[in-house]
Amino acid sequence: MDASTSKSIQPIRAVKGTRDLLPRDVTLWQKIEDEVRRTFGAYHFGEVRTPIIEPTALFARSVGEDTDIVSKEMYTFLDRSDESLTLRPEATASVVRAYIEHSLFNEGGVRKLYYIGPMFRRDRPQKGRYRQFYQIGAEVLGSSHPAVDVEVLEMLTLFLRRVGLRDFTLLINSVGDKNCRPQYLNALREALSGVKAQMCGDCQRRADTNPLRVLDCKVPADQPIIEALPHFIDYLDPECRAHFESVLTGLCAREIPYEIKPRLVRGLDYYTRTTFEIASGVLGAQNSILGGGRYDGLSEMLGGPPAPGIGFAIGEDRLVLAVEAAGALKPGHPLTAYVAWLGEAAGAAAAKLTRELRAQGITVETGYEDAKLKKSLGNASRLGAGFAIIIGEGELASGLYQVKDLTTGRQEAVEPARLAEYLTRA
RNA sequence: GUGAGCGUAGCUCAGCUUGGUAGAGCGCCAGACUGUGGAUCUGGACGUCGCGGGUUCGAAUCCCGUCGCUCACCCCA
Repeated sequence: MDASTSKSIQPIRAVKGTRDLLPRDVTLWQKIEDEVRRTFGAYHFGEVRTPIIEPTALFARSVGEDTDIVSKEMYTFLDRSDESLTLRPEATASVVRAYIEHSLFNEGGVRKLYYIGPMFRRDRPQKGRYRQFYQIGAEVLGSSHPAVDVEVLEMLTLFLRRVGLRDFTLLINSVGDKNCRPQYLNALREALSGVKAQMCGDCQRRADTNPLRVLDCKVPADQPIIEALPHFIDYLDPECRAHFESVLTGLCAREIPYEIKPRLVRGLDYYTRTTFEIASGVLGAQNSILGGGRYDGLSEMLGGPPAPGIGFAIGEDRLVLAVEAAGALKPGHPLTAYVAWLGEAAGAAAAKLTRELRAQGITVETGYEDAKLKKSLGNASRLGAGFAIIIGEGELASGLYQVKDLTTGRQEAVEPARLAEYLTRA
């Protein structure tokens, strides 16, 4: 307790919906991100880092003016030069903007890009939902071939298994394209006009504003009505249908389990054809850990050349919750060794040893002041050290340091020159 | 934006119904044990009881307001 803490000044707290990730949390985040780099890298995706602030128009044009994200959840402000800027609520628009801005389409072939970073939406916070949240996403631009969809989903399922998730279901659907979607929407509106009066208040509103969202309603009483509404896959034009079937065939060939969910819809306007989602049961109401899909017209919407694309975004905060619940990815000893010393002469030797071990990349801690051995070993134990190295008068005289394995309790004398090897073998 | 629950020690919480000197466990510090941790025992430090106002001789407890957190709706990652 800091006795100097002022009682009269109110401490400043983190902004609502934002949070501090402390070292004990971050170790897990880093392991997940290491796995992203390993797995996505193996599929030849390159990392991009785009700005967190973007022109507001970028999201209005891509995500859609009438979506909840754009109409009521963005952090938008006027810059000092009266330019409207927005803290990015998602990153696909930024990646496509960068793809166009740097003419990456001129380099031939498809471009595979991924990103990890914070996004901002002014929702009401709850479990798995924050105003500053993190997404891990990947995009493939430059091909509309269904094999791309399949490869993306293959990479995704491999990644999830590698971070320890086992029980998850890939939900997949097709939402058609600009040719067949209007016909489906007409059919849906027509069907809704006859039944919406019997539905919940939210559905009556959605039936007019965004009929696709009616399909996502969770009110039990509405389910029989929703079951009877037309399915998008029955309205796909021949090209979209062939694409969808090809994707499903590819998934089967790779033994990737999936479930067709005709009612799967996405909240962003740019999606076309393949859409998908993976949910986890441990997350509470916000159970979707990732979502994504194809967005073949997006580049043109942003003033670029035709560049069909597909991508996904994983909610990293939610993934961390799911990985924790799965109990995988246990970190090892964050601290390899603690150097315990007795007396000033040993202190000098300890400082030298500590410096040398650290220079070799071994994580080592030591005490700043002379302390009883009991206290030093207690510190070592509390800090989770794998080993304690004991240096006192006897060790200085013999030239051999006592090394105690704190897991087994076994102890032996080791030459200082051999210590680095001794600590890192295993 | 709407609703509900909860704010008491560093952490997890009890105490509130029926107002009467702020508690427990864990953690932390020290000692028992003057060079051997995790166990045990003993002792110790740390609290504007979220904040403001009201009722009362007296409020953690009752009332009003307010802020914060959490969960849910909504929406989405």
